[in-house]
Amino acid sequence: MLTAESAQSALQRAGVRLTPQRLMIVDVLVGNRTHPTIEQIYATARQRYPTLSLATVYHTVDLLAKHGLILELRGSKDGLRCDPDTAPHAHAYCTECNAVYDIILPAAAAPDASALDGFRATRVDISLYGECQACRT
Amino acid sequence: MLTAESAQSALQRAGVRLTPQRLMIVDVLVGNRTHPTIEQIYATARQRYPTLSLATVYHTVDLLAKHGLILELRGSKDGLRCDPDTAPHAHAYCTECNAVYDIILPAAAAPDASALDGFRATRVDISLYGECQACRT
DNA sequence: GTACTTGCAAACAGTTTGCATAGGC
DNA sequence: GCCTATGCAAACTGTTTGCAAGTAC
Repeated sequence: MLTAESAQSALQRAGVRLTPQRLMIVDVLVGNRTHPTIEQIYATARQRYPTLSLATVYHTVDLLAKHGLILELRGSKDGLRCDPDTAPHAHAYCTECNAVYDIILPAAAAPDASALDGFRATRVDISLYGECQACRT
Repeated sequence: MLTAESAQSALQRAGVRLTPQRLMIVDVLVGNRTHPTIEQIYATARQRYPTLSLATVYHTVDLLAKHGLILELRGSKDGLRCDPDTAPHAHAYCTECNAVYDIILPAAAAPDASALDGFRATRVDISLYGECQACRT
C-alpha cells in the first residue's frame, strides 16, 4: 500500500527527484480508494497546486507505476485509473456508473502467474464487470 | 465460440439485420485467435469489402459484444481488442510487443462472480501482464 | 553546471456522433 | 414505405510529444 514515506524512499533510492508536484500527486493517491482517473488526480492536485499540468500527472503516474508503487488499471472505458494498493486484489467495474470497487478474493482465486506457456507474467489482474448495488436499485 | 451460424441465428433472433458488412466482420473474427484490434479487423475486412467504413466496424463489434457473441478486451494499450471465444479463459498481454495470448487456467482459478459485496458480475476477466517468449529472447 | 523536470501547446490515436444516403424486410 | 444500417467527415476524448524555461542536486 502506497504511503508518502514508501514513495519517497523508493523514488529517492531510484535516483528520482522528489519535486513538489510529485509529492502532491502521491499525496492525492495515498489512502485513496476511489481508483481515480488521471483527470481526477489532476483536478484534485491542482486545487493546491494551480500551475500543475496534465502532462506532469501522466508522467508522474507512469513513474510511480514503473517503480511498482501504484497500479494502472485499464479496465474502464473512461481512461486510465490508478490504484495505490498494489497488494493482490480484484476490481469490480460497474458498467453503468463506471465506478471501480476493490474486491477481496480468496487466495485460491489468484492464478499462478509464473511461466505459463513460456509467458512470464509480472502482474495478474482480475476484473469483474457488472452492476454495482447502487446502480441495480 | 463464435461461428458464422451461431452469429447469424443469434442476430436474426434478436431482429438484427444480417448485412454483408456484418457477415464479413463475423467472418474475420470466426476462428481468429489473434485478438485483433478494430483497426486490424477493418483492414482485413476491407480487402474484400473496400467501401467498408471504420464506424461500421465499431458499430458491429459493439453489436456482437452486446449479444454476447464476442468479448471486448481492454487490457492492452493499443485500443480495444476482440475475442471470438467467449468461454472462460485468461489473457496474457505482452508489454513489449502488445500481443495477446489465450491462457487456459485451472477451473479453480476462476473466481465466483456472483454477488460479491452487492456487486452482480456478468463477466470475469483474468489478465496477465508480462513478456512473451518471443520478446524475452 | 548538468541533467532531470515542468508546463504549455500542439500533435496524435482511438472512438463516437450527426446526418444524408442506401437498402433490407 | 418504414425503419434500420452504412459511410463519410467532423468532433471528441484521452494520451503523448517537442521544446523552451525552470529547478534540484
